[in-house]
Amino acid sequence: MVSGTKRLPRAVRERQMLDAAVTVFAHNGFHGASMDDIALAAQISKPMLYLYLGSKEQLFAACIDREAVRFLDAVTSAVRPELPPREQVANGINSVFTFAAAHRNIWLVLYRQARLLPPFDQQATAIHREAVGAVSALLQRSAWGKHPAEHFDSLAVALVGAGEALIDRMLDQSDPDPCASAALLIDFAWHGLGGRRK
Amino acid sequence: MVSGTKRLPRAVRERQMLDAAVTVFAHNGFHGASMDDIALAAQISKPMLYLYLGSKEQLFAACIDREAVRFLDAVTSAVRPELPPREQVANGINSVFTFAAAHRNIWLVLYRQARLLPPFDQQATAIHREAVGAVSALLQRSAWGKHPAEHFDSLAVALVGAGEALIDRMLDQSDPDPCASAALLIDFAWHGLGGRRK
Amino acid sequence: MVSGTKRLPRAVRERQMLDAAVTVFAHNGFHGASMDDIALAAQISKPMLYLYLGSKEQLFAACIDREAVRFLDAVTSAVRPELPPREQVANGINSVFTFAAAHRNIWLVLYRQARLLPPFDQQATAIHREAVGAVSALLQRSAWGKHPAEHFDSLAVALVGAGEALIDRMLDQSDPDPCASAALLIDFAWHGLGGRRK
Amino acid sequence: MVSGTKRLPRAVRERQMLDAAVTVFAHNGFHGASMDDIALAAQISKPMLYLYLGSKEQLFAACIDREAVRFLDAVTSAVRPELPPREQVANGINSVFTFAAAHRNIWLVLYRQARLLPPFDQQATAIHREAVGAVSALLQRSAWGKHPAEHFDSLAVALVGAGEALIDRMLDQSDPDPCASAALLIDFAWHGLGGRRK
DNA sequence: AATGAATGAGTTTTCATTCAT
DNA sequence: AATGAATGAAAACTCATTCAT
Repeated sequence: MVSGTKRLPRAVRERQMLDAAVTVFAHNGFHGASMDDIALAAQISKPMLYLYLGSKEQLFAACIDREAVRFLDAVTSAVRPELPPREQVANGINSVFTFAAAHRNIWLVLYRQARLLPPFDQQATAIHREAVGAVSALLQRSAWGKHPAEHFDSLAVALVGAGEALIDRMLDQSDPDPCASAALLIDFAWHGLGGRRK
Repeated sequence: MVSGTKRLPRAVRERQMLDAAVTVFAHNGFHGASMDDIALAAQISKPMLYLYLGSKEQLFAACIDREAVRFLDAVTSAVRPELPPREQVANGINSVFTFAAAHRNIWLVLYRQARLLPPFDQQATAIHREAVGAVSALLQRSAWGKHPAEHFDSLAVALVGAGEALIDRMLDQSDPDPCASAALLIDFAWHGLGGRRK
Repeated sequence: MVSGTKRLPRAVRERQMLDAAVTVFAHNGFHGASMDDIALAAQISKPMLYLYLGSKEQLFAACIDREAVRFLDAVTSAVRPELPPREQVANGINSVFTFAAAHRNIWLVLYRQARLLPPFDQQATAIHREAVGAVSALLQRSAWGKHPAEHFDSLAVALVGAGEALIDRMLDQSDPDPCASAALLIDFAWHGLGGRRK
Repeated sequence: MVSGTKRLPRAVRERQMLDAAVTVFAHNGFHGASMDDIALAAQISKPMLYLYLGSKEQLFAACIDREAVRFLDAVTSAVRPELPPREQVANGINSVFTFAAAHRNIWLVLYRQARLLPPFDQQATAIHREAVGAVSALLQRSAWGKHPAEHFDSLAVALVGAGEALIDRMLDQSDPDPCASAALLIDFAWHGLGGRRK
């Protein structure tokens, strides 16, 4: 490689690496992905990976951090606090489904990889908890009946779990339809298994 | 091996090995668990593991097989088909929560490990699908409104996902209360986020 | 195995084991053959193999010893010392080809396995040398021209080598014809590449 | 590694590795040689062996490939096609004996190891067949009598076998004399056991 | 006489990681 | 800024061999 070596500013190289890492981690899982794979996908040499990101674990953590921000941004910007709580919930659900469909790899890394790997589950679970907490607060403010705050936490957990399951199924389909899936969850949330009375 | 040399019949040793493997896999994950770890936990030597179980992948598969049967038995025997559908759903939910609380490691292996590992996900997902299918059929027969069959599949996915999330949270607590968690899911299922009107 | 355990006299069992060992060694080679394979083929348990034959190396040595005797017997009995040297050579060649065709496994073990394995090559080479020596003596007595004894050793080596190569080729054929192969070697021996003048 | 840490270009290191591998394989055989042994002999670490050569089997195959080329080059360049067939045969025989004496390890790997190991025998036998075929063609063109082509194949097999046996014996001697051994084979080839009339 | 149960010691192989340039 | 060269450490797996019955 006599002259083809491109000297790029650090920020650009780092983005390259993280992009490649997310793709490879999403496809092969944390253990299935080797640093060689990632360096290859990022079109740089392994020492660069280490120089910039430190270690495989730190690299994975960096992926989580970067993508968690993207994810939370997407959701946060969709949920307009001036709207009534019910609409906020609906908007949030919609945005999550839309994000997962648009950024499959990120979703897989955040929710399928990170949540299970002992060094990272806390990091990932923290994000998850944040989401659940926000949902819980919304539910509480929407004031369907009187319950202790704890109750709304549980509901939020259940709602988020249902959402994750529906997203998983959606991502297995060849032509995901986030709106339809989200609508179903919203309906389920409002009315339970009985669904909307017509 | 100082003095505790015991010659046990194959069936007994095999059970020991599977017990140890489930425990170690539940704690460290498939990749994080080494055959040395498992052999140590089972109090036998590595060659015995290979002689009896074949390979690390076969060992993991054997764990899934054995525990899936236990799990499905527990649920199946709780759901009495002569009861009305709603009670069947309630009983099923209760039994799943009770099983997960009583057999934490099995739950972790079946639902947290196996579902994600490409060689095993099919095996684990098959069980999962079976469960979802059964729930879907029950929901359909309980005749809450008129919908296409497909709709009940989606509801079943959501319900099972909500259950899994609640179980995960339950298992993180120091003193899990399966009945309370199950009751919450049942209530959620019947009425949605609004819960039971009091 | 409650009653099917057959108690056989030592000599019989030992023959079983050696038969099985020769077969397995011929098929898989020394390193490719495991004691499990051999015990299985001999229909006895591994400890019996060790009790009777000592170790894998001793077992292989025992195979060589037994089959070398068979082989040398076959050749020796074919070479009648009262015949003229040329006929003795012809008879010897014929008997070797016939033996190799009739006892493929033995030939493979003696000439393809043993000759190469450092612990055994001496044992096998000793037999080989014995054969070469006998041939050399015959050639010398047949008095084609005057040469030092050493010269006849070389000729014997060459003749035996040619024979081995022809036997190898013969054994690769589906329908070996020892007589034809032997005739060719005899002709080659008498006349060189020119063959018999017609 | 105390201080002799040298960074060598890949081609050089690869040559080192193959050199070491040929030596170790020649001494211990394929199964008797461990990758540790070879790495030690090559003065590099095991991962380098795997990085550059892939696996033990690929390493062995690489040895065969490299040395087969050397061997065939040596013989091919010695056999001048413009000479009369008899001289070509003589030159070829001479060059083979000379090569074997000069490169004992290569000969041992090509002719004593590779020819017997089921994964490699085809590769080695292909070379062997090529040699036999060339000899056969030469013999046929040298017009010693009229015979079917098949007959010359057999003669070539016998001649090559005789050569191999003489080389084996030569290599066992402390002071190999390739010319003398080759001369003997040539004489044997021309005249058979009777040798040259004086 | 005979065997199921058991293992120590080794093998090949793979990775995350670093050095020297 | 960038990389080819290099490795320590550990993993999965196998096998000849022996013990306890």
